[in-house]
Amino acid sequence: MHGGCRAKIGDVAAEAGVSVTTVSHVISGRRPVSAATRARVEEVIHRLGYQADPSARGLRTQRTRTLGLVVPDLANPFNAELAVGMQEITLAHDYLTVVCEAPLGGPYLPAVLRQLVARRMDGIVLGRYGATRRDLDLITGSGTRLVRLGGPLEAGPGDVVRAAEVEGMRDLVRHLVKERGYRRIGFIGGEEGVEPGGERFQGYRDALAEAGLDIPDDLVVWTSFTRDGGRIGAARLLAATEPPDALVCANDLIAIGALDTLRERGVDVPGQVAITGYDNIEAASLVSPALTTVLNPAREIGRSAARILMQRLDDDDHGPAREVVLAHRVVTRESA
Amino acid sequence: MHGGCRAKIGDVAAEAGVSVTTVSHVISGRRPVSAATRARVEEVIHRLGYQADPSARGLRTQRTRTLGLVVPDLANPFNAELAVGMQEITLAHDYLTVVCEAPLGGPYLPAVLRQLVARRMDGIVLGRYGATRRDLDLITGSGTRLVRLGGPLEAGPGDVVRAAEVEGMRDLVRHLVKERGYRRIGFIGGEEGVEPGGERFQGYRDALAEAGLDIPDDLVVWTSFTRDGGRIGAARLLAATEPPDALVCANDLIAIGALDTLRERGVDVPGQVAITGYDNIEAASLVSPALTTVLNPAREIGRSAARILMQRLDDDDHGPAREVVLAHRVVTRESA
DNA sequence: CCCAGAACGCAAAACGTTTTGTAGTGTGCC
DNA sequence: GGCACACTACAAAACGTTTTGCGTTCTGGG
Repeated sequence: MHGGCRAKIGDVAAEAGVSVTTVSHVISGRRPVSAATRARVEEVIHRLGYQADPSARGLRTQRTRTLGLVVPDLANPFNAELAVGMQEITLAHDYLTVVCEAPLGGPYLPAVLRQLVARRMDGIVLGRYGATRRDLDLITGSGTRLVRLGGPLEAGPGDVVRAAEVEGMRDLVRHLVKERGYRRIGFIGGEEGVEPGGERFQGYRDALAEAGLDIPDDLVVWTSFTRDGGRIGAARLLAATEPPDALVCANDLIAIGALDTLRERGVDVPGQVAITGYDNIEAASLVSPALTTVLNPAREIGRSAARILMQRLDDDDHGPAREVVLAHRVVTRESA
Repeated sequence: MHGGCRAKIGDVAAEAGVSVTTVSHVISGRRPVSAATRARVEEVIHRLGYQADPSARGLRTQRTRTLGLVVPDLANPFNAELAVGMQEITLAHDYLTVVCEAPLGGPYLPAVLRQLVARRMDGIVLGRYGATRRDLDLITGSGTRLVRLGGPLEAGPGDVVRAAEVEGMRDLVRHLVKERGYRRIGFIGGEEGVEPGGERFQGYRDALAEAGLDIPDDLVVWTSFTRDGGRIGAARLLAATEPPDALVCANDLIAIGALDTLRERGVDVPGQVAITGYDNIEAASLVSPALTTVLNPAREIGRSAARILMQRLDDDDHGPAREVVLAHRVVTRESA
């Protein structure tokens, strides 16, 4: 059992008594081959365990059948899920996914992108970054396809795949109203005007409007997207003349901070006041009571991005940029 | 700014007024080139942004300069760190790392390995699996280099990089016994027979034996290396006729799960029952109480594995199998 | 001044595919 | 029975490198 014993297409052809062309056609299906010949060739391919050499194929076709994924932090489960989703789809279509971590804040991103472009990735999925126009052009400039995970479509080249923030929050608040029967629902936002706070607030308003509940001005506060922000926000809302029976927070950190305040004051969650977060960060399931929140459909985003890329590549599709928006999923735990 | 405008080695040669051979020699350094010529060629390479086409190079050299990493679960931060460590080293040496997830328990592993071998990886790092001999031969049979992350050296082909699991767990349990005075110490393992569960269990047994404590059969359970596994395992152990005063878990996820169960039942940690984990993943310091655990040098393991592989490849080294053992460190926090 | 040897650069082959133009073989219709 | 046409299979070129054998140009010593 020594190395270097890989069958070549010529070996297959010889063994099957046909030319290499025919073998290639059997594999690619680009020209018809008689059923008998096809069967014979396929049998030989299987018996010899033949697999085309990707370097040779790539050299000829100018395609590597490889997609790159660049994320700021692989230890973040959101990004890991992204990778798994992509891999799931690519492997099934005989593509490969290469995952690279390029930490935020540093010269890493351009270096990693250059590497991937040099490696002739067919397409690149760029994670949630504040990528500069220069970074993006580095990719598309060499003909590499691009999918961005967030940001407005018109902010740069390539397609966009993202989650539906407005709808996600709407569904969460709907859950509070319809399933759980809460009526006086407050909102703790992050810095006012910073996305995705605005979109999430809109989802909250939509759901209340839909349920015929009014939006109590004294139950909406804007603080910051941090645990401390949540502490302060919750304290402010509890001081309202008619206090809320549920607190919807713009993200999980805020919710965890709010939880701190309530625990400190001996308020029972969710008995007296319910709490919800957003993002489903790791800590959301670690705190007590575990946080009801909204999950970013990371795996599905990865799948979609891979599908878009492969479809554009296989169809040689250079049509206008597309945007895919995926539904969030409400994760019901103990806090609401 | 249209695609397909990548410089070829011929373009560089023409621009620099030399032959392609010379350019190649400048790049590889395989034959001396006069300083003047070298400087001129390098300038042109830089100016044109030339990067050799990996397919063409791979076809000629029969090397892809690509290493594969196969792990059972990318969402596990230990594995993510592994990947980051490999990437760190490989990128610096102009190698690429391809990370693949192949979940435990299913037909995934052979399929993923076949993919990677078909893609002509130069080397593969196989994460912590109960890989069969057949799986391993699938890799080495085609000349692909292998590094295993655990298991005895003689259990199969390839080199081994691992942390000192037995010693790590022994030191941790010693700490419980000697510093903290716990006597009835239970053990929650992952899937039985899957490493590094066995080694960790042995460290646990060694420490108990050394302290003259007996190993209570009814205080050892095997579940799975997940949070849910920990929840279930802890519930089982608490039901013992004489419950434990400490729970040693085979990894941090299990410990966090065990913590869930104890919190739910109002058991004070570490007052009534102490808990320990293993790996020191990010979450270990986020939970409350913060987890006493053992630091698994995941990133360093990834680095070592990549270094071994690249060294063997670059030196065409087929010498006897090597084993690299990396030191662990007990991290004392609140839970024990 | 000439020659040996070192230093350097070139042309051409090879790597394993895919793809295109073309030759060969049946088959059905007139 | 001959011809056109579809259907198949083949030979050869191309993809962009690396590498080897060889020719050329210097350099310094006799």
